[in-house]
Amino acid sequence: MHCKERLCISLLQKCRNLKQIEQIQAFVWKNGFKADPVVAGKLILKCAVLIPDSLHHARHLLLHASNPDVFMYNTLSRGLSESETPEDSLITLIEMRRRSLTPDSYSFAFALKVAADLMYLKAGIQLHCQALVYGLNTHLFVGTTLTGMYGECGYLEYARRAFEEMSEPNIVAWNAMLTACFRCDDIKKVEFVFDEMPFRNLTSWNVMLAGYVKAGEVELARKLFMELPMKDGVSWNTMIVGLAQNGHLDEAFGLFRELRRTGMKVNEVSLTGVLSACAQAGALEFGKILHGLVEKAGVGWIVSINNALLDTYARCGNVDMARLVFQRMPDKKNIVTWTSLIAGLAVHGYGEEAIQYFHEMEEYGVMPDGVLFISVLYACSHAGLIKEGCKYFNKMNKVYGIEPTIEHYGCMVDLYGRAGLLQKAYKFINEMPILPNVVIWRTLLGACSFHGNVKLAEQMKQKLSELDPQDSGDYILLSNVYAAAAKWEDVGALRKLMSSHCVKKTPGWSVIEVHRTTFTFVAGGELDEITGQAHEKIREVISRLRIESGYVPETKTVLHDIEEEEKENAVSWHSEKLAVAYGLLRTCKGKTIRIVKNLRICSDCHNVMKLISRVYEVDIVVRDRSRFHYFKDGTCTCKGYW
DNA sequence: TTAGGGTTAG
Repeated sequence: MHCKERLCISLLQKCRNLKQIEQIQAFVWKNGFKADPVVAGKLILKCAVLIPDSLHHARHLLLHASNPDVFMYNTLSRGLSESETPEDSLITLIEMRRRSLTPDSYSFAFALKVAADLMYLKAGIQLHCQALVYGLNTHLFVGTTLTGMYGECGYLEYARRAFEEMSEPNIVAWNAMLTACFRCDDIKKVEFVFDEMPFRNLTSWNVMLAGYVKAGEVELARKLFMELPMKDGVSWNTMIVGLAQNGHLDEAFGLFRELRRTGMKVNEVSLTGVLSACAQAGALEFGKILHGLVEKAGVGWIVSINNALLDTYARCGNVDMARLVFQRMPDKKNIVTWTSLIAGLAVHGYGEEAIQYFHEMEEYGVMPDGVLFISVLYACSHAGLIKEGCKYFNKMNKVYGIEPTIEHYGCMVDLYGRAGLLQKAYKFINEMPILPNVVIWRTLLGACSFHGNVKLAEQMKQKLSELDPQDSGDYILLSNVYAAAAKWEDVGALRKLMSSHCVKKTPGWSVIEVHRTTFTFVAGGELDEITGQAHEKIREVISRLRIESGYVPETKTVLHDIEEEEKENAVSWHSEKLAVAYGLLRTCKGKTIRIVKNLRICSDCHNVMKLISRVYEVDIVVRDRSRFHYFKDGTCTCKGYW
């Protein structure tokens, strides 16, 4: 090779931006060796893969190259596959044919990766057929990518066939097959392939672990994790994320701490996993610590991390910080970012702001999806924006072509129901093109309960009894309707029915975070030391409220704690009362008490929270199953609307 | 001179 060419290559290896590339290119052309495929290929490689925002230049170069080879096309294809328009990568194969070039295994592998990422099954099948023509489907590299592509698209049988076309699959191919089973949510097949494998490495074990986690088999995952011959960061992350996803929050926190103790590097995956646990638990203080760790680990620029932080702040009741994360994050906001923000604002009752952001998102150029519209409709229903709700419900289908699912219909029923348009909601259900499920009926029952419509509530309960006779919440809602209408005989009859049907009450729990540690209280749970302290305190609080604010406990919702009543236990309290009492005991004056509850807060507890906020001069934030309640100086932001 | 398999957010 000519020494000038060698100089070019060495210079290219060092250059970092488009301008430097252009300078070298000018040098190359001036010296008359632009036709040399090696030098030109290097140029394209640099432009297309290593220098950001210079793909157009790479395309231009290739278009004008007098003697392009397969390598050059492959390089461009790879660059495109990692760009913002990965589908362009598929065109390079057509372009190669036009230039009478024969694609090689790399050409297919890059294109197949794109088909897998975008889940373009049709394109994937076409590529498979073409690979067959060239006899490349048996190639390990191509066969493995084919297996992965079919798995990604959810076609396990095709994946198996592509896998079997390889005569001697290696460990990477076997792992691709295993992953295909995992992607297709078939844990039995994951186990089967795992047993069938002639050799395994840590990746195989990690896929198996992820399989158990995804199938909700926490016990099996835990056992496998303990028995792993060796563990790497992925094993740890899989387990942390798995625990968080399956609701084992305290254990997820514990494992994260253990990971840090091992000295292994915490990365964006472990952090998003543990942040998700934080969001579920409503543990704001721990969330703040994690935010610090995010900065320390240098992963604050990653989109998924920002999304997780945004979601955590919103779900822990700190909307201001959620907004701040959104404003500060790099300009790569995706659909998850916008959904988290809109949903976060919606649960706090900021419906109008949520909708403003929806419009901003449309301008920003992100395509909405079904999940996003659930947040938008939720924002409308929780802020009483009926007209807007209807508008967006129509828009999602007419403008964006998204078919409404049962969740969207549920939001609409909620929208009408909350606003007291009960007949309209009922009519809407009857006109739905899909079969209503228990959630739909329950939503309307809740609205009937809130607006005191006995007749419709009875009808709803009837429907629910046919579909889900064991749900205690439905009995309680109907009972509340009867109680509000002073139909005490019906209340009594319902109570008998409940015990004769052996209806189990969903145990209510509340979590409070005190000095960065979470404490869980369960109504009628074990009487340990902490619960004992909470009991003692709540008795004192209630008597103070009776004296200072004339508090009288509500008897309307008498069925709420039927189990405790049956136990004839005089000291029975809802978990949120215990949590707030414990908060009063342990929280410094002036600090907000934050509670997360798994069920909806009852109206007596709601009243008690209001009174405590005034008498004890403390702000209380309660996240219940439905929304956030901010208690301050005797009032709540939900304005009695929940 | 390009490479294929594992964990993450609504």
